[in-house]
Amino acid sequence: MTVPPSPELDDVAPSVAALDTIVSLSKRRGFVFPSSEIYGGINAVWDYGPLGVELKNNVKRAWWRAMVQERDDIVGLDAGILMHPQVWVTSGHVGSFSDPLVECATCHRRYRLDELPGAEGLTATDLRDERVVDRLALRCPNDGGPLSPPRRFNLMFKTHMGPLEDDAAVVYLRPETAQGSYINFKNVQQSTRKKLPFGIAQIGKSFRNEISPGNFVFRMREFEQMEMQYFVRPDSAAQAFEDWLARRWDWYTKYGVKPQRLRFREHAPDELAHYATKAVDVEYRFPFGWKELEGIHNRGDFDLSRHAEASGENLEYFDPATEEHFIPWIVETAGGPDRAAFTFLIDAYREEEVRGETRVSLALHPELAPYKVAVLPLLKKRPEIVELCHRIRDDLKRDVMAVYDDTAAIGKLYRRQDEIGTPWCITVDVESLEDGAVTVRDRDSMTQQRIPVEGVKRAILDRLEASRE
RNA sequence: GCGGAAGUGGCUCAGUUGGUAGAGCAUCACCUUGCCAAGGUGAGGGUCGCGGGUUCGAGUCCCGUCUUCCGCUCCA
Repeated sequence: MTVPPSPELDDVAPSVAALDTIVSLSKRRGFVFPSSEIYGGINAVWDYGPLGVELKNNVKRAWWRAMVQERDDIVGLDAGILMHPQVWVTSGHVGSFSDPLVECATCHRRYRLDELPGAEGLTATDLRDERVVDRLALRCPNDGGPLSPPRRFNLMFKTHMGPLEDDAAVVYLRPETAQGSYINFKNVQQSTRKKLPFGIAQIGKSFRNEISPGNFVFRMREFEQMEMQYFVRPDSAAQAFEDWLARRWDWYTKYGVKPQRLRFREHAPDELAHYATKAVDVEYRFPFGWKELEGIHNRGDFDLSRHAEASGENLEYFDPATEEHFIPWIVETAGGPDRAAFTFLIDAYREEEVRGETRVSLALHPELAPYKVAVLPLLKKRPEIVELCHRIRDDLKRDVMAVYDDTAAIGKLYRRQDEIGTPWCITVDVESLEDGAVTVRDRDSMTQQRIPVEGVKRAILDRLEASRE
């Protein structure tokens, strides 16, 4: 496996103080707000503000570009959040996403009831029985303490389809987008006439009733996923797995994640999810520890076989080259724009000391920055200057997010843009009215260049293009 | 879900032994300056997470509740 050396822990960790600053900056400048704040807030839901939605959209666009736009072998899909409830029975989510858990009253450790010594082979009815713990005289394996009655932690949100709220009408909010790709495998393959290997990419909301959400937007109950299912011949799954590991690593570093804050971590056999035969996490060194950014999974033929069996539909692929029929294997990359945006934000974070004060700026990759360019007047008293600014901004707005600001002195105007990661500022001054040129200031190199007004948009677009290389 | 800490204007906080809220930054207006923030004057904005209780009177005490943060469990 192409595993770059994983560095020792804490010399590379962003600081917790930086995280606090990012959270308050997010609120202050409009990246992320706590949801339903005027009603006291709601746990584990965050709203993206005007800048945050731009950032997240840019993250999703960058992913889509790398996955779909620039590749011939991957196509997009946008399946429904609601699906036939049988999908989740077949996928195994109804079973393993609703574990009967018991908790020790003294040490507060939690266990799956059916995995406790003395509780093997319990029926579904037993597992729901309030008194099963007493009946079998079960105790905590750790310290022998008394155990609570079993409670079910169903990680899937339920709702009802149609006007009647009876059991027959129960549907789930999807806990992952992947199943939407599997149940559409035939539709996509036939309509696009793709041959193996090919992939289906999807971006969309998923919902999980997490036991312990938190850490800002790291773990939310409503979140977005960017998942790609790559369908391959069984004998090439291992190689595809390696390839995708490397590609996903490169994607994160390309957009500003420091390599020394990334590592691969392979799941031990006993921690593999029910569907996976092999799983490697791309982990990021968050201020609160190494955490999963993205999971690469070899799902084998688990999903398509199960869906074929449960639905009665033939989901085999016919390989014209070898004239074989078989169920493709799936290599999945499962990441999320919320976590990715969060990570890019952390790694873009810069601090500098000026006159004893700490000021913060965001060195976001130009493609991710909410605004690509700000147009600023050096002198707002002259109406011709303001007019020219508006004209330049309006022209830029047809292609990129551009903003005009004149409510402070020039130094402060630059500062505001640095704080939200705007890569370029265009300044119009008195000379501009005479020589028809404006100053373009580059945030990263802190260089300035004089460019004729008619060429300024081209210059910005060229720089944006260059940043993608 | 359990244990611990916290919840005051947009942000960061102060608020003495309970007497009906302050600061800095930010924002807005005007003036000043005019290429890398915070010069001047002025203004707006909070009833102190929410609900209840004790009290003549509570941000300040009590109860409940919600939310956040830190430790045990799960994953994008």
